[in-house]
Amino acid sequence: MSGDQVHNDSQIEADFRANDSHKHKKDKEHRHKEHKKDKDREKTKHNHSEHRDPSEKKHKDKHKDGEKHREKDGEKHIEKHREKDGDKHRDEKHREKDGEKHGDKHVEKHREKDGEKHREEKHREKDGEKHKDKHKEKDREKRREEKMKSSSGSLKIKRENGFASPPCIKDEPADEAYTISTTENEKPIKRSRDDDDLDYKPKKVKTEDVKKAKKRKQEEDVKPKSKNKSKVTGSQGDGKKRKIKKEEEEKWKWWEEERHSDGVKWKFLEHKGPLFAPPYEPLPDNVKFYYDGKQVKLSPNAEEVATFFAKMLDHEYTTKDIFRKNFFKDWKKEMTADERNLITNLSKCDFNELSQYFKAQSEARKQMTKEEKLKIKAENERILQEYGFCMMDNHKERIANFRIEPPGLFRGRGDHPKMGKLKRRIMPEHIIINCSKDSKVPPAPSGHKWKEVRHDNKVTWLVSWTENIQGSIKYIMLNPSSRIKGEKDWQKYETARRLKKCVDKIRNTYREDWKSKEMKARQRSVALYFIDKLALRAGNEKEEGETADTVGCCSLRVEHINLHPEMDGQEYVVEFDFPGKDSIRYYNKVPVEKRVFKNLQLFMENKQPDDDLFDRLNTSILNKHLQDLMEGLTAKVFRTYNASITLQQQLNELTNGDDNVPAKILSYNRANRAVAILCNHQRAPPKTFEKSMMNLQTKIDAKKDQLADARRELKSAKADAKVRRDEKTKKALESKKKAVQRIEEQLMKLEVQATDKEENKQIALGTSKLNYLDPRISVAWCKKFDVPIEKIYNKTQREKFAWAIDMAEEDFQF
DNA sequence: GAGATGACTTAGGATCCGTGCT
DNA sequence: AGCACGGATCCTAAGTCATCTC
Repeated sequence: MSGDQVHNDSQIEADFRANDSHKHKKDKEHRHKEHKKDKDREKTKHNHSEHRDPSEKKHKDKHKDGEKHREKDGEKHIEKHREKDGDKHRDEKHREKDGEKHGDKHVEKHREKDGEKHREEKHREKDGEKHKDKHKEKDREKRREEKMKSSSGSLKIKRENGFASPPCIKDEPADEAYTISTTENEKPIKRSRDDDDLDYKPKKVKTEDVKKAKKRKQEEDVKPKSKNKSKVTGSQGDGKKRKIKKEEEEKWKWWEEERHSDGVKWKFLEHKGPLFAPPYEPLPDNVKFYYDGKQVKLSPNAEEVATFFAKMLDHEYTTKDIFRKNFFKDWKKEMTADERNLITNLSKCDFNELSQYFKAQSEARKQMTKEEKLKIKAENERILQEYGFCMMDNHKERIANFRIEPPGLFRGRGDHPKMGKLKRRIMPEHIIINCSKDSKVPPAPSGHKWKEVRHDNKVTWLVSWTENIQGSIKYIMLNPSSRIKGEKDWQKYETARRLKKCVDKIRNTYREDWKSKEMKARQRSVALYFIDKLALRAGNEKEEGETADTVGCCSLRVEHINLHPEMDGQEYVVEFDFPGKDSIRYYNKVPVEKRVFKNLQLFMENKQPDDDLFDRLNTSILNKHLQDLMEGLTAKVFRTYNASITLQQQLNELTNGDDNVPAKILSYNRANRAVAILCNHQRAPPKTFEKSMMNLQTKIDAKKDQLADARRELKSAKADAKVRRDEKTKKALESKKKAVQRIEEQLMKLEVQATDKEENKQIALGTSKLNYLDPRISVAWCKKFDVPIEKIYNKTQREKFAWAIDMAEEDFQF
């Protein structure tokens, strides 16, 4: 850092301190403080490591252990580790083969650098999982992934993948590159729309972004769909017709049609309204509730709420104070005066008989005969046919959630202050119906009426109601395979692709802003750097006490990061540790550029742990800024962009065209995994994980034995063949050869499977696949490498991504 | 502008259900 | 036939972001 830089910095600091005009921020901080004073910090910290709290304690504890390990013994083990790992088998080889030459080496490097991995190792040792040795290689892989959840290891990977276009970020800025920087009105950055012709328009035109669409508006006024309209018209009653229509419907290529313009979401909408939860069925008389040892017959309302609690008795929720407190409070509201007088202590309530009863019921359900099950299935199908579809603009579309959420106890995630509260039963009188004027309005259940019927074609929902826990609105909307969702999805990826075009510019700009005189710009640029580099979420402000304490980028607090000028042989390391969405812990150690580091020090100066790190920034400011840089750009576009570009790059690096299909799929899963790690998509390890892993290993061992035998036989057959050269021996030799080959293949398959599984232990691939990865990348990859699309996308996914499957050619590049 | 509201996407856990094994 | 397993599906909470309201 040059002298003037330093100077610059200190000047700013001075400015900063002097300038105190940000009261609102201050207020915010203040609130925070107030609120949190009571919370002891220790606890808070603690919580982080327990992010997964709702579920198994064990898991949690393990996790913690792991964490400790990691932190404590960091690097040293690595070495050991590595030696130990030395032998890893085929999988490794595998990787070496295709990896080494392409990009895998850096991953490797990464790994080497990373101390933490062995944590996993230890962990496992501790747990006595011997089968592991066989799987060292896996361990290695695994640890690489696992750490993410638990820790630092991830960062490496993250960094790697995360920085989709690393080059520009890494080197020091060259200030002159971008003069734009500081001021609000910087035009330079603004990429003009001319560059967005990049939109991928496979078949038709379609792709415009919203704004463009707006321009175009009129035409659809005329009539949007056209093509298939004929078939779907009015009231095709008979089965045949319907069938035909259905098929056509399935094939409907909405992506080849014009879009509605300017906020209009549909022209015609007709549906059957929601399906309400079944009414409460009182308990049989022989199932009793006891209070303080004495049987009490509850009033129907009180009883219903009691059953909600009873059904959750085995869940950890019911042991939590907040949950119990909230539940009890709401339960009392449902009691009669007498009940309220009698029942004053939840701990004296005995729900066991109720709980047993429900268990028995579910058991009975499992024991049902085939016929009974079929009957139920048929009934469900009937309901689906009746309520599960709507008619939108001449097409029959599937509804995602046509069932109204049944009453129950609210299960918030993390330390949610409202967990245990009673979710009320939704009645028709709570429901707003949305449909078109010229449609048949669904009738309310007899004796009831809707709260409202409206005809708003600027929204996509069919039904809405206000939920009573947070007071938020819930909706019934269409399935992801519907036109209305698909278009939006497609558009999302197109926006991300537009970002690709100008991301370098934007990166240069924010790097420039790290030096700004304006505190606001500095904070904004550092935050944006995190969002880009680490794929953090924007981080809206949340109302305190209403939800679990979670944060995203803009709402990070001082307590969520630690600065290490030097750590593990790297300079300027930022250690993140905070609860993110769904209270999933984000833990990562990231080396950053010096300027970022210095800025962070500055932002943290004179602040308390619970003060906002970016006190002059919020998502609204950030997004406004982004909007100026690129039309349609918001913080979350960076997540989409970085996820997709990472997939694309990883696929390019990892795929070996000579591999067989399972190996290619492993490569795909690895690429997918890199994204999941980047986005911090975690899952609780399946309860049966260790066991099923063990089973797999047993199979592998058996296969190895088999292979050894086969090889022995082959050897002797060879010897035989040398001595006697007759046809028969020759043939025998051939068949032995083949057998060995076959077994080798089988073994390979098994091992690939094991590796994949191990690596996936606590990483959820589904979320990124469904929400962040441009499906055209996957489709193109499948086409290019002759992998059946079914291996990558299941039926539902294929429906959702039908547009991409139809339009992407093998040369598609994100 | 700040805060509230509304619409819509993203998310992990629970549950269902088909499949392959014993 | 019974069962375990794991992927698919369901469920709904928890985010993001634009817009409305004062």
